[in-house]
Amino acid sequence: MSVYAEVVFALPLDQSYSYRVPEDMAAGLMVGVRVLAPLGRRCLTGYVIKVRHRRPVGSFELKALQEILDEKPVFSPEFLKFTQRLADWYHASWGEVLKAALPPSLVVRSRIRYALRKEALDTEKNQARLTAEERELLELLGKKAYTERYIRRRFPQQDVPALLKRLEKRGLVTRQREIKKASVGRVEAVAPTVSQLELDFSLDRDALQAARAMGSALSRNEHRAVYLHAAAGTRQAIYLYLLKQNSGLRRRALVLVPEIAQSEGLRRDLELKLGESVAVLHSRLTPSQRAAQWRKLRSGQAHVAIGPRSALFAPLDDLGLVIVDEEQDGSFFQKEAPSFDARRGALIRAQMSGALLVYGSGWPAVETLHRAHKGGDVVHLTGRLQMGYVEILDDSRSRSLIAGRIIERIRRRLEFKQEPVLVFCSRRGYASFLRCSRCRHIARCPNCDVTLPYHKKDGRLLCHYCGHGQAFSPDCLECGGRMIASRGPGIEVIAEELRRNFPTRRIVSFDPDAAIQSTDRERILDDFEQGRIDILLGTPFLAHRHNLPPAGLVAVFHPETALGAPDFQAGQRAAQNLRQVIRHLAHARDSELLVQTEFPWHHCIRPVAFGRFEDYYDQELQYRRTLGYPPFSYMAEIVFQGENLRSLANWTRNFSRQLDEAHADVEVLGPALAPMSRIRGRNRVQMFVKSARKSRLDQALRSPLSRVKGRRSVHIFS
DNA sequence: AGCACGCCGACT
DNA sequence: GTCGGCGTGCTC
Repeated sequence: MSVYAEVVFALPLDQSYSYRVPEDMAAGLMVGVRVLAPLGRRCLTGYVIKVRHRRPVGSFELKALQEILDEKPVFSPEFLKFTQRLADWYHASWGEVLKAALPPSLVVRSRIRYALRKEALDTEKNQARLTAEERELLELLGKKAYTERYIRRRFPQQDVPALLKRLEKRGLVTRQREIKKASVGRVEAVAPTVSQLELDFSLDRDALQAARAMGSALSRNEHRAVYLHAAAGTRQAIYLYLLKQNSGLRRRALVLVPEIAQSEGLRRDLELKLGESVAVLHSRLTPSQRAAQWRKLRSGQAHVAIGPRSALFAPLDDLGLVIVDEEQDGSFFQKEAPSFDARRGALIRAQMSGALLVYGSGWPAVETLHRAHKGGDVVHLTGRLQMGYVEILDDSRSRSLIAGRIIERIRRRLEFKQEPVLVFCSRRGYASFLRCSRCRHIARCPNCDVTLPYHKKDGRLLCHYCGHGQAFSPDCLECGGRMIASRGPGIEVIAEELRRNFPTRRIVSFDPDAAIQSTDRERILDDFEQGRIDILLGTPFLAHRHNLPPAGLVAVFHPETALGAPDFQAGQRAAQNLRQVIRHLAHARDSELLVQTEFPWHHCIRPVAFGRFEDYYDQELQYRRTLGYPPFSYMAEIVFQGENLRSLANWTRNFSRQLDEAHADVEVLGPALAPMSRIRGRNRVQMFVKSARKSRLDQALRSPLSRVKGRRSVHIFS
């Protein structure tokens, strides 16, 4: 009997393709295996999503599969279904999602080498017609076949692709395809082992009660979502309780944590207490270690996976528990294709396998908490935190760059308490831009639509988007007037000011721009802990370090920087950045938090500084409701990118028209130039489509997205 | 995404 | 007159 395979590819196509399966391969064909299949003129890795025994209908000619790459499926049927749902939800390509779900070492890489056809060269009468560079290239290829990349490096002056194409057309050069196959390795089934360790819990009464309530949902085997609003220690204890119970029920668990290692503690604790049964995934793993962890999960040897966003794709079936810790963290959202939000992904996965989903945070994202209030359960275990002294200083009232009050308090701290202090400033560099004092000309990046921040330390203007750098010139390039740093003081100015005020103190700047080694960074943190540094200064980059020792005094400059971004999450981001910084304040009665800002009354600053979550939450939610942003709507952001502004305009116009023709009841904004209308020399035009209902949004987008071409990206916010 | 096909400008 | 630019369309 003949067999047919339905295959998807990691291309921006929302379509599958059918293939004939040669008889000798038919026995090895299974749903979930990777295959090599011809598509157009190419031969690509595809993923088998269906096996058929009848010829699919359609007026196309079937090609034959070239090769089956796996002996056993790399994706289970359950997992395939999940990835399909996720791809649908985000209007992403299923194949791209599947590719993202595999450890990189399992992604088949094929490579093309160019070889000389000697016989053609010998018989070719046009040998005389060869140009010097053609002759040179052929000479190189005479030795051995090389990849285009290599040739390009050898001949940096030439247009190598064109040269190769020409020679290929004349039959002097051929392509050779070389496939680097990576094997999945052995996938043997092992029964999950239940941890023998007795876990110790430091849960108080309320926490224990909450944990028990959640635990009872576990044993009922049906999906439920809970928001756990609690401090890190409480959350961790509850997670361990639930993980243990889940293991006892012989079901598997997934724990998602932020990209940046704030949850190092949780990770280590899990490894320690659950031992071999945990697969730990993080960015420091080598490709082979990553593959080993993946195999451990796929084989059933490990039944708990912990890791960042990408761990959403841990190959686990029969999930009983899914945890998303530090749920508010922005790193759960993936911007690059396939764009998705791992928090939503976790919900979809938990729903599909009837698992308990726990979102946990000490400072929840408003959209997630609001949805939990509406549909799920919320557990607030936010006890009274020891808050010390908090003062917010109005930037506009201060004549100097650093308010006198801050200098005074730092001095007192250093002198009387002899304690080191922490200072944060969210702007990098010296000034966010330079302006000519005479003609008002502002220095801008030639590739991107942004002003160029001035980095005084290295005397350069640096673009934070494309890396463009240019030497600082004190004279205006337009009129010769004097360029001045008029606004937006960055960390370098703050450092300068502090050094002026405290000339004898040891002041160290922890700066991502300073190209210091990671060992030096560790040394700085160590010095700070040992009291060898008086004032440690840093950007959010420093605030993200989990091993930064707390300080009795924390000063924060300009936490409003993120507020300037023209997007609906700007406020929340500013609040979270400030929150991140405050975490490093020691919990003590005599601790001091000093915030200098241009917006002392903003709801994303004042209540945050005072730790009043409810006040912040109510106002932020109110703003979202009034303007119809998530969580009160589902919003798609479509960005078209291209060098040519004319064809860009064409695509967006077509897209707009298609949206109209879809006759869906949605709100459409744009097309308009994106806030940063040019990045790395590429123009950007964007549109927003909003609807209170996801199904409406999907209906409106489906056909326009599939029919309008052009380089575009889609992000869905909810 | 690639890759081919198809229609308008500067060259053998 | 051709070579080649990239705008448009397709891949089982």
